[in-house]
Amino acid sequence: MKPDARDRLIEGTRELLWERGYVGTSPTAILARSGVGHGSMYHHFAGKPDLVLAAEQRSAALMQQQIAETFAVDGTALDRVSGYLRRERDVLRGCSVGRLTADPDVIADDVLRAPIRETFEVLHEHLRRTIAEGVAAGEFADDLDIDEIASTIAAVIQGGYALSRAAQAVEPFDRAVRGVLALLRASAPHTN
Amino acid sequence: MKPDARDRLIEGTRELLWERGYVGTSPTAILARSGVGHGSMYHHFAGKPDLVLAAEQRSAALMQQQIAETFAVDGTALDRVSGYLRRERDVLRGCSVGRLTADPDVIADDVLRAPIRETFEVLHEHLRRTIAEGVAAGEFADDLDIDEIASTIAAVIQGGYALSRAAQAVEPFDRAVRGVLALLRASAPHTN
DNA sequence: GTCTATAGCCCGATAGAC
DNA sequence: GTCTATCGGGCTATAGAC
Repeated sequence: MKPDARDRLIEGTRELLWERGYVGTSPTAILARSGVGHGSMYHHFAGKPDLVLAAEQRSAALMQQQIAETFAVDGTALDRVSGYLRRERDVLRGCSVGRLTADPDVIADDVLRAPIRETFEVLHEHLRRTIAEGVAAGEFADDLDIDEIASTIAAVIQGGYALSRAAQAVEPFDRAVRGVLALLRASAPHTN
Repeated sequence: MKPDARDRLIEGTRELLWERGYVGTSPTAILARSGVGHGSMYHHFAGKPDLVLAAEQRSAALMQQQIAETFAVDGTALDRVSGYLRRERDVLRGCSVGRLTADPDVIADDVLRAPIRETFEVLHEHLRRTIAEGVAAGEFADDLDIDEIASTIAAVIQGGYALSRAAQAVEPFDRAVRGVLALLRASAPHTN
């Protein structure tokens, strides 16, 4: 089944938002990328913000599904956190959702900001629950604040992208991930 | 001494880059913000990229100076890392340098990317040296990779901004910072 | 549903007067 | 050095034919 024009428009907008953000994404560029005509776009969507919202919602849904799958595996809590941190990523491309936090027009609008906020909330909840399980299992120190560690881990990913894009190399991202995992392991209750 | 037009142009561009990035910053907006005329701008600068580079270099220099000052204090290594992580920040505004990593036109151009890359290199060097001192003093575990921990700390800051902007609240940033500090403390060699 | 034509405005830059 | 006038092109959107 060939994707229809509406679907191609959302996909093209998703890609452009990911690369260039809201101000950097023009309807003209969206049309060129999705191979759809001008009239078609304004038939399916009220305008740029409406199309952008649809694209954001798809990116957010895909990301939340990917997060859920990453945490829905067997193993220790550290295995699952490590699996999330080390899962395959196009590091230099960055995060399709987190990218939008740089955009003032998106952040200033509660509707356009909602998919981003919700995606980070979903991630936080998965991390929170997993870390709580790790503490209960004696994997992590029980005096750690679960919400703090969850925020730290989420920040390492988002910030790792920034460091790697600045360097145009994946090493800073990989180092940041290995560093936080080493700290998590080292903080484990000592059994001696 | 009243700042001259050249200086006001750089300052206006700096502010707009910080808020809106490269594509979101137009010469017209720069003129309005800096109170300088059109002809004056093209007298002092060859064009938008030239002016943007000058603004980036100022932001980078200010940031590098601030970093140097933050680490040039007395105390333990953990004190200095903590001082850097907890120094006063306009969290919802984000990082004037890190912001630009989202911009494809900046990242794709080695000249426009250089000030960002160098600023993160300077920060990494300060963190690296401080953590090495902490390991030598027995504050941190000696099996930690110094470069990894330095990248983790830098990533927590940059990613913390993203989380906080998504939530439009400072709490995620503050939690991420407290979390990584807790992990650093917990990883310290146990003396019992 | 999709097309072409067109609108009004802003973009980044140049020209030339003063 | 700074000004105003102007350029060609891209932006977001609407109109109306098919």
